[in-house]
Amino acid sequence: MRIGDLAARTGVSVRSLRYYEEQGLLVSTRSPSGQRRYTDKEIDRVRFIQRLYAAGLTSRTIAELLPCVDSPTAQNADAAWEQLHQERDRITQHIEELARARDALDQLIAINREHRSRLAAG
Amino acid sequence: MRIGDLAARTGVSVRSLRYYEEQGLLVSTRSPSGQRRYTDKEIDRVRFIQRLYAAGLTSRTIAELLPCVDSPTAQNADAAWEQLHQERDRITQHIEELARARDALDQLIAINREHRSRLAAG
DNA sequence: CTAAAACCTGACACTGACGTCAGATGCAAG
DNA sequence: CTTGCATCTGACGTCAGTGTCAGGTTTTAG
Repeated sequence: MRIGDLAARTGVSVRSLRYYEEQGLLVSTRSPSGQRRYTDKEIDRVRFIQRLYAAGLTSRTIAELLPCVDSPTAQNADAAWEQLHQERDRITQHIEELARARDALDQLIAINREHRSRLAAG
Repeated sequence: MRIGDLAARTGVSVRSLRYYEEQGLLVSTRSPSGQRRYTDKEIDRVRFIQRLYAAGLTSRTIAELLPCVDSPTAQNADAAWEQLHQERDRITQHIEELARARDALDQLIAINREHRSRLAAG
């Protein structure tokens, strides 16, 4: 599977895939001429990376977490434990923050509705 | 109230306050020498702006929404209506995305726990 | 065989909300 | 008066992920 195929099947740009590799998030074997080759496994890998990006994790953080997933040792498992819980807490906090912001927006919507009905009547 | 005071009372940097003004989100009267003066009203204003930023709204979007809040007319109320609902939907979608990402992280945490207990026992 | 399309590396551009610095001015205290 | 802090404008730096271009090689289709 070439990089364009992987891009097509994941919806991620070719540029991003090369960037992921540069950041140590994604590995590829190379053809004799140097072109990247991927297996189907990498599809899930990319989607997984996208998930973590969506969670607001930075590529650096993801890179720190992945060794624990790929080849767990006592050392990296312990190191990852802290970070995993830290990120989980951050996401939870972010969700709550967004919920509050949505409430604020709902108030604006209510005000707006009032304005609109009043202005439509007036 | 000078800009440093407003910064202290809102927890927002002086730089940011000037930036908000530059973007049309915040207004100030000026002393004869040109220094910005604020009233207590601006404290709430800044906090409100921060809320919308936390919701992921861009300064441009906030600037489009504010006229409807400040001096509602039929025109800007109608224009804001669409945008308000659009942003609300976006936030909801974002929250769901974060929740999914957190689930992914929870799976990682579960895997990590297994590794740790296995490695501790082995 | 040849043209087109895909790939390579390397580098610069962009976005957005700021940080930060420079050089000048304002203002309160000793 | 002067010392020193706050403020002003203007400009450039930052981060992170990605777009995009240049210039060259490889693969594929006709």
